[in-house]
Amino acid sequence: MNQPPSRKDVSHQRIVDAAARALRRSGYAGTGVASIMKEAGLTHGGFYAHFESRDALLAQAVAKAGQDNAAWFDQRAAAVADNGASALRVVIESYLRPEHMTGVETGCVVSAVLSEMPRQAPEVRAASAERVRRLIERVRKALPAGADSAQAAVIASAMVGALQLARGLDDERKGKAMLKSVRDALLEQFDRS
Amino acid sequence: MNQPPSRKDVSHQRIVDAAARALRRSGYAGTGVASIMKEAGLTHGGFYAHFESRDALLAQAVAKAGQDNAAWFDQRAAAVADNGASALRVVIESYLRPEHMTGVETGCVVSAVLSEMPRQAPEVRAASAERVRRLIERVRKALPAGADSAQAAVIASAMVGALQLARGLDDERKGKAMLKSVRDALLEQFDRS
DNA sequence: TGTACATCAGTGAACGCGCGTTCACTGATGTAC
DNA sequence: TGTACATCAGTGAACGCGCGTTCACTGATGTAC
Repeated sequence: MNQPPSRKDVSHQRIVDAAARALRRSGYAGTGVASIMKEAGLTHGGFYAHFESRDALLAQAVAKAGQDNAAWFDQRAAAVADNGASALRVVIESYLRPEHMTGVETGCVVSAVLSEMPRQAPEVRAASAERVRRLIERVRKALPAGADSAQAAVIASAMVGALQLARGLDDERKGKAMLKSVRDALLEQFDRS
Repeated sequence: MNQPPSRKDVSHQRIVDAAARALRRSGYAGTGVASIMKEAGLTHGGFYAHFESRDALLAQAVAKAGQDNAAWFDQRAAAVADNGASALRVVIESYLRPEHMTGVETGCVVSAVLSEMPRQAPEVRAASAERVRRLIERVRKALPAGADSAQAAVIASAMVGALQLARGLDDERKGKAMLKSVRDALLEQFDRS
């Protein structure tokens, strides 16, 4: 058990990684089999040796993108751990960074595809809903001890909404200004440390 | 001037109305020329007598959907005007109604297509960004006198984010519970009337 | 009021293209002795 | 260590289909006298 990855395993990972990026860049609807395979350095014919269907790939892609987001965040949280900032402050400041507004391709997958989620096939919806739950859960765990856990939903909503609205504004300067003001308001409201 | 609408004008309106609904139901990517024309009771060949391109229709559709949202809201606000509720309370309670979660097709167009906006052609982006601005503006106007107008961005973000996250949860019961708790938290936070 | 003609709105066939999916095949890797 | 064969991963052509767009045409509406 736990054998070294086969040649096929390596290709599989490359495909899923490419799809996890493409998904955030182009959305569910814009993520096509042929272009993903090309980005992974393969031809499209081999696709169905790796996945049952395009939807099966999309489900794996949203999961992978979410896991990458989580890993990135764990690393960042560890890096700033002894700055004296509260866990909640780290979450809010990380999420509402200006670079997160421009860096969709490596940013939070939920914010990148959220409005498309309800339109996906069941298996894709299920994998996507799981990322929504984990995002809220991450905020909940960052709340100060004794806080009303319903606040997690409010904070997560404000973060995801602000990031998307800022991107939707079609004016990078105003978008970043908006992000900043939402960040400051949330910090003042929920993190008086 | 202000002539009665010609036969063509009537068809044009029917097409835009159909597109405004389809856009919210299926997103930008899922809104096709042929299906819209069919929904409007026409054949697809006549489309380019009405619009320069599919993108031109999408731009008009997002504008129309937003205007319909605004008209609906004005009507509702007028209807509950003498209930003693603050303007902000009316906005928050209207937006985070449970029926808004299930009724995407007639609901807020921003929440229905927000994550797809950055991927659209310039003319579509521009028309979409305008709806984002107007949504925030509507919240701003509902703030109590003397309130920090930066709060409008926070509240709008939380409303749009909560509605989308609730829809993304893929569990109607939990989604509605989440909407409710965000609504109550926002009211407590921002509307102590 | 009636006829002749021009304008207009909409039809339906056709186009090139990219999509998801299938499949016969190839060449490389692994196994048996 | 070398040969013979089986398995495997990936190739590239092909499929049916729906897309956005174009266009020659039709039948209804409007205008002129």
